[in-house]
Amino acid sequence: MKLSTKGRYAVTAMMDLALHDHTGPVTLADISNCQGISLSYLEQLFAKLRKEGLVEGVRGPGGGYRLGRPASQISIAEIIHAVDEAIDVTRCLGSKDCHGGEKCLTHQLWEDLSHRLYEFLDGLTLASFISRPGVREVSRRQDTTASRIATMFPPRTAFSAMVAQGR
Amino acid sequence: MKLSTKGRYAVTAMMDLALHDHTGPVTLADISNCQGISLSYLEQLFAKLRKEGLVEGVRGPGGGYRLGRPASQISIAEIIHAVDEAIDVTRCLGSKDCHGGEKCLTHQLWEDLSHRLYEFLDGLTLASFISRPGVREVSRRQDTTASRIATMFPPRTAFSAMVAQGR
DNA sequence: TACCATACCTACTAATCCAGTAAGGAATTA
DNA sequence: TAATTCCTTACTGGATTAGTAGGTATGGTA
Repeated sequence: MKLSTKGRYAVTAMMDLALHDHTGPVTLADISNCQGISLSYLEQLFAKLRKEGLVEGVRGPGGGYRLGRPASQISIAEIIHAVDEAIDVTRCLGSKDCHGGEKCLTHQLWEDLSHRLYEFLDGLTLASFISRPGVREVSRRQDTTASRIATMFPPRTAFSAMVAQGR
Repeated sequence: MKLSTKGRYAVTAMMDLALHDHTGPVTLADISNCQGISLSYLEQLFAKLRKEGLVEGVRGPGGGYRLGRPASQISIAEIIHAVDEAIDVTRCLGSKDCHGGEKCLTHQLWEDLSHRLYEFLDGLTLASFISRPGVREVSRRQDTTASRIATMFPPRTAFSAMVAQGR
């Protein structure tokens, strides 16, 4: 279990998808604009997320990405694991005899910790974050604003592009 | 809260110190040999740990490092925080208006997660790992072996040096 | 006292990873 | 057909990791 900026990008992007799950696919350009992450970098991250089935892409105009499963069935651990490949486990097993067991001991303690951490993050789902009080309200407000403008400029993207340009 | 190999090194090294807390200081050379981490790299890590008061150094022959506080008062979060400086928080506050609040929202959700993670790791102390069943036994066995040889070759270091050389 | 083991400090370096750039192809809708 | 979007690959500057090297300071021991 590793945790870096990369993992944060992936998690926040997934939260974005979860927030707009009922409004249809979200484009990477949107996320790129909204969260200030480069588009191509996002594409690389989403390639990994897609490989794990966490998201699914919809091509063509009006397309984008949506969650591969309900938000309640996607854990934070899965997301981080998909993009931040695991820390290399100590190469204790097999090589040498671990200097009389001591290395094995601390190694074992680390695995213990690592396991507890994973279980903790695996217990946290996307849904558990967006269902917090206050979140839905903000999200809904944004969606209604977007959909109001969307009736004039069909896809959600048009609105986001305007926002991105500061209009 | 960031988590990388660096943090793992620091945590396992601290576990090592905790395991031998009652046997006196542990030298970095010992840890280096036992866990396969370069000596100078360990020195850099321990400089940071010392700055935070997590360890204290004892100079001269027979010296080494020992815990700066009881193992029950040192949390995993503190150790990781000491060596793996925090991930840069999104520079959302102040700059621009966060594109209509959306960036602020996912940012806020991330902070929420980050906070929960920190609290989790802050609740885990070194003591909570070394007090697990089975750990003390192995540790004690190693210590008695060490001290038996130590009566012939005074400081603990002599034994470690032999082990390191594969004798 | 001289010597040695250890912490402690600073500067340098090779390798790796992060984050982004660039360029294009493939699928879908209008 | 044209526009939009996903999807893929290759390249790149910079940061970080992990290690090297070379010292100084301090304390125990012969």
